[in-house]
Amino acid sequence: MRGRAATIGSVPEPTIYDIARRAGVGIATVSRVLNGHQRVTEATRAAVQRAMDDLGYRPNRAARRLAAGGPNRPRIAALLPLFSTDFYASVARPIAHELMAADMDLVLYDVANREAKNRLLDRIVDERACEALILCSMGVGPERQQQFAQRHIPYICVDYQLPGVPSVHVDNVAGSALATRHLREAGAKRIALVGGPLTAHAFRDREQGFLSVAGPVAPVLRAATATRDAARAAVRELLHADPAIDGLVCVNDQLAVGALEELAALGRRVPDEVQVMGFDDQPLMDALGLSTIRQPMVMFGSWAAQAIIRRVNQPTADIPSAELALTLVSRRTTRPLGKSSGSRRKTSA
Amino acid sequence: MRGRAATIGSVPEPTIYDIARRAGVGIATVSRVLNGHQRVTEATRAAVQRAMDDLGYRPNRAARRLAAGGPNRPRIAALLPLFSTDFYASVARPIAHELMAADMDLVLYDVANREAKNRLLDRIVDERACEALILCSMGVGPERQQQFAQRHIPYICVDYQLPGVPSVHVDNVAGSALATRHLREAGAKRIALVGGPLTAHAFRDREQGFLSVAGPVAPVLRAATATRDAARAAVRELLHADPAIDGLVCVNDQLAVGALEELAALGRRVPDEVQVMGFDDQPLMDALGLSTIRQPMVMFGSWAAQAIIRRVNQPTADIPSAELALTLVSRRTTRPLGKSSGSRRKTSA
DNA sequence: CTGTTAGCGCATTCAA
DNA sequence: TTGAATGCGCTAACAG
Repeated sequence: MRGRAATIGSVPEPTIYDIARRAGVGIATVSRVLNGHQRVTEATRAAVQRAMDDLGYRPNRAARRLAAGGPNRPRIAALLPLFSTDFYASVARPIAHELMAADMDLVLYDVANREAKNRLLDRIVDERACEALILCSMGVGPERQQQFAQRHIPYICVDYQLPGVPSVHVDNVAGSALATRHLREAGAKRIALVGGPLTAHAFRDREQGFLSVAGPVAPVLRAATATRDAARAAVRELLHADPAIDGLVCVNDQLAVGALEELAALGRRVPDEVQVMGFDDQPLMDALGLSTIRQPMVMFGSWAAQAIIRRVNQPTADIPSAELALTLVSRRTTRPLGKSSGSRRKTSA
Repeated sequence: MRGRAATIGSVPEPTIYDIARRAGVGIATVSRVLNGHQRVTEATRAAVQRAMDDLGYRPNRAARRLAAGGPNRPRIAALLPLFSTDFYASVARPIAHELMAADMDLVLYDVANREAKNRLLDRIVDERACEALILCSMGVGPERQQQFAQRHIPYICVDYQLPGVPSVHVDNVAGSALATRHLREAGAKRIALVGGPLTAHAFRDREQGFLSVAGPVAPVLRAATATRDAARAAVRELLHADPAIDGLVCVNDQLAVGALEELAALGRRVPDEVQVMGFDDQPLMDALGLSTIRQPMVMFGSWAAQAIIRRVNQPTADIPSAELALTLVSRRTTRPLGKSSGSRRKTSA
């Protein structure tokens, strides 16, 4: 049952009819002052203005647009943990640019957790707030998918695989395995994982990739949150429990930075005593000299933009999912390999 | 009888009337399939669906919302060079959070330059796309202000002073002077400025602040863009022209990072041979050990959110502008002061 | 300068 | 299950 859902029990929002009545004028006049037309006497103008102030009038945007006959530009909503890591800013940028070029509106929603995601999606669906959806690093359950289908809302996933849903993603398992192998090849004997909350699918995969090469009993400690401080605590605990650890695989760059800080505080030299690998290659990691696994962030965004554009323009089109390549970037937190192999290689995944 | 959209010249967008006619059903039925109601025969449902596909039908969002009577949530547009520097992500975050808590919609627009800004503002004003505006690090001319006033669109400025417009800002001149003075006190004899494009008001002010303490003939070189590469080029040129330079004031952190890179490439040790100051204290600068001037990014965002909320809820309210304090953060790119003074001080501005 | 009127495109009764 | 009719709140002719 819908209706005036927003104003349950409370006073209905005033309309121009209310304003007109209160100011003793016609609705057209109200509309005129609302739009700043010049042909209005200052007196009546003031009267209308007062009426609006008194009643706390706020124009209804939907009605204005409908009446004015403005363009019905497609609106794309993108849900992502925008403020959690620079990674997301990097994928959001190409999305924003390409969508703007395609004359579509992009609305960025920062989603910090599953609960926030569901609240937001409920609202978006209920209010038909967008024509299409980009889900970044997150999935949706079957009931939600059904809801989207029923409402004819096309959607795609970025950095997340969902069966039957067009998506761009990487092989996190392989990437993490690559990182671990690199550490081993660089001479690390005892390698530990600085993991993250398993609510993040990527973290889970990377943990698995790590275990696949470091062995099932390799030390693993999951930071409580994907923050530098949590990483510091994890590393401290890890090294306290096993001082022989000489290699750290971190499930993302942010954690790696925290690890580096803690290592410095502990007086462990990097990479001589302990080597560190990150994951993402987010901005500034080169300046920090962090060895890491580079994610194709710009391509993520580009792909998402192109896919959603096609999806909106021809709803029946089939969009094949894509798996992008991960790149190993070796910098100063790992020892150079003895061999003559270059400093960058790609997964053959 | 309802008719065609008022689009002049181009083909009018099909409406449910067109769909209904083509599918040989009533508009109510079209509406039903559109909203996924269950009480529709699969046959008619398919017919409608086909008609929609054939005509490339796209529902009009404004009409849906108007008819459905959904909430008329205030929409706040924020214009900022979101993707130029991490600085902006840091101010956007509190804005997003507080506006969401206030049940307002935030639409983030990335604006790269003046032209993009004006295009966007034209559209926003023309389409009445928002109830209020947050302008970040940018101003607007008198004609634009008049336009806003006429349309009753409240707006505020962040990181920018505009006479008569509520704003939060800092004293960039004083901040830069502080940075320069710090370098001098730390022993730098010959200090140069790595400036940025003067299209950015903040850069201009910081340049002025630098000159006010370094003297009017101190070396100044403006990077072509506020990027690390441009900074590298500038620093190279600066040191080539005057190898005696032992202090670099950069107008923002990003440039400082570039400067640091170039210094490393040049084999100049920091801070022993050359000391460097940044500006912003954007994320990760602590990890890099950059000495810098910290901007109150979170407070910028908070202030903006609170101000715009008040402005929307009571349009006649007076919002006083605020000047926030800048903090000097001394880290590893400057030499510790001989005295016992702490590592952080505030401007007394 | 101002009021009256007629839609904008859609969701939703209410009959059929 | 479906169609005809009504109105959402506002803008824009068109009269006065």
